[in-house]
Amino acid sequence: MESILIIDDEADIRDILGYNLKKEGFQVLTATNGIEGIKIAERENPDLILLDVMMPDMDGIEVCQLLRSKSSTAHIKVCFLTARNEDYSQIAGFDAGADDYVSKPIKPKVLVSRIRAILRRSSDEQTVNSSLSDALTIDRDKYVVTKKGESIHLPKKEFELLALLASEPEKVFDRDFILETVWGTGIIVGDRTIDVHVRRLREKIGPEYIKTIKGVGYKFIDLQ
Amino acid sequence: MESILIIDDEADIRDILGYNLKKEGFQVLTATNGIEGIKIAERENPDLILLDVMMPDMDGIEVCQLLRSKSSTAHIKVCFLTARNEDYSQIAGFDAGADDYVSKPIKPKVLVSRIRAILRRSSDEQTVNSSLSDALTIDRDKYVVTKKGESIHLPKKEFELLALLASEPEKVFDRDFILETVWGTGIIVGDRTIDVHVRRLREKIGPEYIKTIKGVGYKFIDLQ
DNA sequence: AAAAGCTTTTAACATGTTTTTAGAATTCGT
DNA sequence: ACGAATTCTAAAAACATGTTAAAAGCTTTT
Repeated sequence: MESILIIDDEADIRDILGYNLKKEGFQVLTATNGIEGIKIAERENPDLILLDVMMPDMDGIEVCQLLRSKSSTAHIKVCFLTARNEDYSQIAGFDAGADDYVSKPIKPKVLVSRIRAILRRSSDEQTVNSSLSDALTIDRDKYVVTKKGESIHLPKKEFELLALLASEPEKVFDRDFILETVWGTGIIVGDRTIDVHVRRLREKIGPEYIKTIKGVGYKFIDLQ
Repeated sequence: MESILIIDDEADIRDILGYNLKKEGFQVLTATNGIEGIKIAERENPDLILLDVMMPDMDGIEVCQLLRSKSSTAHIKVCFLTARNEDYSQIAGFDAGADDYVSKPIKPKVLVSRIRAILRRSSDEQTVNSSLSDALTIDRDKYVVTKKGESIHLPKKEFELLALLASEPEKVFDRDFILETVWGTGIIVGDRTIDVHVRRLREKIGPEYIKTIKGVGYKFIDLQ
C-alpha cells in the first residue's frame, strides 16, 4: 500500500485530507510541523509528502530543501499545498525540488488524481527501467513494446507473458507460475500452450531475449 | 452567455438571486429540489450551480456528490449557499467537491463577484486542457469538439468517451474502466454498447484517432 | 397529447484475430 | 544414444470486435 505523509500545522486540513486519502486506500501519516515531518519521513520512508507551504517556525520550502539534501529522504515525492494566490510559492516550490503543488481550497478528488499522477509518473519510470534492455521497452499502460524504436504489436497473452518475464530479468519463472499469473488460477490449458506462446514471442521480438531452462521454465535475458 | 442553475427550496431566495443574476447578464435556471436540479443539470449543462446546503429530502452535499459522480455533470462548478454558522458544511462541502461557498445572508454583489471568480478560474484551467492535438480540440465547458477549425457535434456519451480517452493519449483504457467512468458504476449495458459508440465516434472524428487493443480496450492516438 | 427527432441500447450476424490443440520433429541432458 | 522436454507446424476452436438495422428512450416541436 502506498503511504502519504501530511505535514500541516492546521488540524482541520490534516483531518480532511487524511480522511479522503484513507478512503482512497492510502496509508496516512501526519506531522504538525516541519521538524516532526522530517523525522517521520526518515523513519517511515513514505511514497509521497503533502507539504503545507505556510507554516510557523519552518516553512514548507525549507522543509523541502532539507528533505532533498538528505540521502535518506531525497527520493521522496513532494507535493506542496499552497493558498490560492501564492504564485511565488509555486516557483520557489519547484525550485526547492517539489514534484507538484495543489492550491487551496483543495478539492479532494483533484488532490487524489494529482497524487496518483505523481506516483504513476515515478512508477512508470521504474517499469521502463526494470523491463528494459537497450533495445527493448515495454510499457504496460500503453500496451506497447518497442524494439530499436520500432513498435511491435503483441496480442494480449503474448504481451502479458513478456511483461511477466521481463519484470525480473534473469529470474526463471516456472511453468506453473506463468500459468497462474498470465492465464489465471484454475484455468486449465494444455501442456503445449505456453510453448507456443513463447515461440511466437521469439518470432516477433527475436529469439535471443527468452531463454529456456529445460525442466523448469523460462527467463528473460536483459541484453546490455 | 453563461448559465447558472439555482437549486434551493425557498422561492424567495430563488427569486432574489435569479433577478440579480439575470440583471448581470447570466442565463438563469432554477430547481426546487435536488432531484429536479440534477435532471436539469444533465440536460442543460449549466456553467455553474448555486446549491443550497439545507434542503428537505436530499441535502446539498448529497446533490453535489451525485453531480460529481456522473461524468456528464462532474465538470460543472458548484458553489454552496450556507447559513451563517454552518461551519461544518464548509468542510463537508469541499469534501463533496464544491468550488466555493457563500454564506447567507447573501449580498448579491458579493455573490456575483464570487461567481465571476469561479468561472474565470475555470476558463483558465480549461484552456490548457482543451487543445489536445494539433488537429483536434476538445472543450469540456462548451461540450464542443473541433477538427481543423470545423466544429463537430457529438452527443453526450460519445463526447464523454472521447474526452476520457483523450485525457491520456496513448494510454489504454480497458472496457470495464470505460464503462465505470462514462456510464457509471453499477450500470449494466450490453456487450456491444461501447463498440457502437466507438464506431460512431470514428465515423465523426475520423477512424485514425482511436485505436483498438484487442482483448484490452481502446486508446486515443495523439496525431502530431 | 401526438408527432418528429435525436440519442442510446440491443441483438444478430460477419469478420478477423487470438488462443488452443495435437502430432511430428527436434533438442538437450544424462 | 535414449528418453523426456521443448519446438514447430498447421488446423480447429474460441473469442473479441465491427457492422447493421431496428427498437427503446428521451426531448422538443407542433
